Amino acid sequence: MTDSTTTARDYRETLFLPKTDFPMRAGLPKAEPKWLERWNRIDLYRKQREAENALGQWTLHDGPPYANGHIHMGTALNKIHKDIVNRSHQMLGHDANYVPGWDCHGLPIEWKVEEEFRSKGRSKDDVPASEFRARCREYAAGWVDIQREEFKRLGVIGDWDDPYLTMKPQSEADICAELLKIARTVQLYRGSKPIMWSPVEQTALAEAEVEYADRRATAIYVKFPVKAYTNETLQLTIEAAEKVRSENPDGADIIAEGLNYVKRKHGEFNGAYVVIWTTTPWTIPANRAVSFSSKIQYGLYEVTEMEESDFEPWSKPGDKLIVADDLWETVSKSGLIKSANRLTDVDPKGLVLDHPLKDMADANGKYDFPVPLLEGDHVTADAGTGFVHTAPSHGEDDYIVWMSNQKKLEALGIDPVVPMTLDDKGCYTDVMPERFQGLDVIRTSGKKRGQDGKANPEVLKALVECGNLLARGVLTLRDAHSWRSKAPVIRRATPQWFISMSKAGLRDKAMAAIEQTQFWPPRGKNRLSTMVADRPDWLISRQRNWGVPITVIVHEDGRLHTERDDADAIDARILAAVEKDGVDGWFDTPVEDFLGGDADGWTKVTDILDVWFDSGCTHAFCLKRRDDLPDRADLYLEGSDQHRGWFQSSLLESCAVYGEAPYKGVMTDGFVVDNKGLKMSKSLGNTISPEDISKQFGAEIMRIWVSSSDTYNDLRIGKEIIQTNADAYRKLRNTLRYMIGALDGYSDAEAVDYADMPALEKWVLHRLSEISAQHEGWVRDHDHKRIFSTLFNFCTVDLSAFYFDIRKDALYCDPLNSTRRRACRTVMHEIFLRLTTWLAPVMCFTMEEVWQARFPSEDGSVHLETFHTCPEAWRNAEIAEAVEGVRAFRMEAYEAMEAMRKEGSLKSSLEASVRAPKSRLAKERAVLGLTDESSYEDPSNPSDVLADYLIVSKCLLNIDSDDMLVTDLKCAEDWKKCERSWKYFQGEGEITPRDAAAVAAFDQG
RNA sequence: AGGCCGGUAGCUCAGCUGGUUAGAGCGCGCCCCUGAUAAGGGCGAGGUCGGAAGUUCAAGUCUUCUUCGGCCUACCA
Repeated sequence: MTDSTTTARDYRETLFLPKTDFPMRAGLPKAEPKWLERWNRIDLYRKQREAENALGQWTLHDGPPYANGHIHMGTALNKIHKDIVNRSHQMLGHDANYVPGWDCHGLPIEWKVEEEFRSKGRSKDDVPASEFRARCREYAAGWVDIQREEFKRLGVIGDWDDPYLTMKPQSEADICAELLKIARTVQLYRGSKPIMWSPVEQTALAEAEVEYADRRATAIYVKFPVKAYTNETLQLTIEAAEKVRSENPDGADIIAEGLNYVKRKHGEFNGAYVVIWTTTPWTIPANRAVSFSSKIQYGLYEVTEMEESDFEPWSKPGDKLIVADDLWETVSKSGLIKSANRLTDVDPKGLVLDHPLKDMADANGKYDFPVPLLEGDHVTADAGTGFVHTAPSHGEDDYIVWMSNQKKLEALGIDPVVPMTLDDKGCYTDVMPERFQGLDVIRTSGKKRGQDGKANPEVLKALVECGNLLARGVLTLRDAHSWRSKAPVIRRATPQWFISMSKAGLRDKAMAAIEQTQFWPPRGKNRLSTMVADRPDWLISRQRNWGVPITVIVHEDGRLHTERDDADAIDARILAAVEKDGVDGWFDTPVEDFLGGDADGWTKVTDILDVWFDSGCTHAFCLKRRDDLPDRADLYLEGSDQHRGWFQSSLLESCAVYGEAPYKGVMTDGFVVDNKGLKMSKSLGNTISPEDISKQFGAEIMRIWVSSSDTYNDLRIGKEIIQTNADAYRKLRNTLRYMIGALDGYSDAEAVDYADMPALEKWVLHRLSEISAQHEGWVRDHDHKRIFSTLFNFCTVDLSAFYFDIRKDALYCDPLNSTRRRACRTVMHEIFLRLTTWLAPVMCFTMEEVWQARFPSEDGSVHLETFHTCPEAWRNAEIAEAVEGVRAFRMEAYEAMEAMRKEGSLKSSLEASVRAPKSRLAKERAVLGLTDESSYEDPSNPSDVLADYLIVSKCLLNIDSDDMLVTDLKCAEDWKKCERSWKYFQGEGEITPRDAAAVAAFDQG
């Protein structure tokens, strides 16, 4: 007992201040790994699987990153985003089992490994294929391990001990099995097509495997002589056409028109040339046609005068050239033609030309075929001559034009077969005249790798010999290059395997499946369906080593083993071999073993599958294979580039085999760009690595960045943005820390019933229930940005600046067991339960730290909680409205108080006495049960007065005017500052009656 | 070149079917507190909605054009 009359007591010790060891500063970079260790120790992933999970499975199926290189911001974003989505559904009550995976086959790894061997002095041809593949496997496994650790560091939870890999033998076997299922349908076929081919790597490339870069090219103008019909050939042509006409009534008109045209015009065009322009001279020997457009106006020009020049020009006065009128000027300039007369309009329809190399030395009649003019949509008058030299074996458009004009070709007696003019190395084959055979188009080795080979000069030379080169020049153009070797890519006809989009209605099935799928954002549906609607048949074969083989056995006569009666048994043997030894099981097993006899004329296909086919099968070898996953996923979530990639390959593969999409929903992320919105690149020096952020700020900051960003569009990141998120983190951390301190020693025993709570507490519970109601909807709609900003605003605006600020007085100064104080703690506990669980999917580390601070345990985790729902009774719109009314009133008062602070009179808000019109807050006070007294009716069990809401010492509604008046109680007579609560009061003693009651209770213990 | 998408205060985001002085938080400035203290509170200044034209009584919100940025695709004969 102290003598209170003589010495002033230090009341600080009688206060109930927040008490906690919870550090204000997080030290995330060091703390996070410790939480990861804990989760690993308690096997959190397993515990989540074994939890009640009343709502059943909800599955996000992981899209496999490529097992090569460190993760970057894009992969970090994607994995964190998936993790937030997964954790949210887990806490909703689902079993959200996340099985991560990797894409392990493919060219980039193969290339790295080739380089590796090369650096050891072993060329690719010296290394046995199985050794090579074994090294690829090792290489991929190495990166899987590295990336696994990098992903785990981000806080991503999943089955890291048993992820799926496209290169596991079981996966490889399942991929083969999928292919064999397709091979049993008409959907798999062999075709020949000009495809992107890299002579340097000697492989076909998918669109995704090329990049566009500048290339210096030799551009030439070539003259194609209009065929001078002899009476004899004309007669033969007419007879052939008449025959076709009688057999094909449909095309009769066209043929008749063409014939008439030829008859009428060939005299006029005698000695004339159709001029084409090309930047790939080496394709001239493969020329089979010239394309034109009926939308372009062509004219016949007769050269009258040539420019002076140092060398003998390739044209001379009297030459007659046919060119698009819009392009004549450029053409004539390039050809050093000074002037010319335009003789007449030309409709190229029906013209037939001679090959420009027909008369070269050693042609040996190989170019004696007629070169027809074919109409093509791809022809424009933007560049060149308005005519497009067409080599069906070396261009997509060329091929299409060629194939769609089969009847016309037949009519002209032309062999429609697409010639295979180049071999794997990009050298002319023996279908070419002898002088060209073996010449390379692109140098495939040495210092000049990627530059022009011997083909171009020889073609030029031959054209000059024939007098059919009009002009030549050099220009720079953007053209396809291999993404690995950076060498130019050519288009070359080769035999390939395709999956047909139409033969079994794959396109229709896929389009229907897209209709059944939900997309976030909705525009994804449009994007995917446009792509599927337009795409050509799926080219799935690659002439490489590191991949899943096309496990098909073909007969010389063209049959596939799947057509044999014993196909089931053969398939079983193939799959067993691959299951046992991986892809080597296919390559190393003799064909007889698979066929079980009758192997004559049968050979194994040695092509491998496009890696997109591999990853398109993840649903088969992961979802359908694993017992703990459903057959179809609820969600696929990848970068928006995967509309062209995994979303599509998965869709097509699944539709081809199962007739439905492997997913119910598809969500896309935007791309990570720098703070100015530009894409990150090494050359711009604006890259940021996830590792750097983890080390400097913590993965948690990256997670907050993800959840506060608009992931449907591009996400910016930069120093300032990271700092903003770090600030947000600190704010949240402190809010939680305050609650931990305020709840020190709290137990359910002190909880106050809802009915007995002050209105302010009921308001908080109302707010919780309001947020809670929206929260579940936002989780199901993956609207994490909204969740985060709502919770953040709730913390700063509602809690920190309002509720906590008001309740500090009650918390610190009210008698320990008074209702108001206990009600506040009860409510804080409810806030804590919800806030921590709502934030846990994003701030997985800190919410665990916060949770353990309040509920320490050896093996517990906030991540085993579900979201806490709110009783319906907490909804109280009336109180909500009343509190908002008081809040608005409070802001007015603060405005007035601020003016006094500026004058220098008022300091702390507790020094203020506020007086306002008596008409104000009538309804609010009634609803909230507030008096405008400045003292409590029952000091030992205080209930709110209006002044408490304003954190002032007095608030009286007694003025007749509209003014709001603030006076400074420091200067008021009779008023003194309570030594304990720092409130100003009138009356006896050095502390207010409420504080006296609290101290008395405190002293009693 | 084509397709799709985006450009709202310094930053991150809200702004539904067009309709009062365009909102929030952060940051910033000034101030208060010193019993959440490498914390907490208050007040305030910042956008005319990338630009232009148009439709309308009325546009950030519709149309067209344009510019910048992103993803994808094609072409480059």
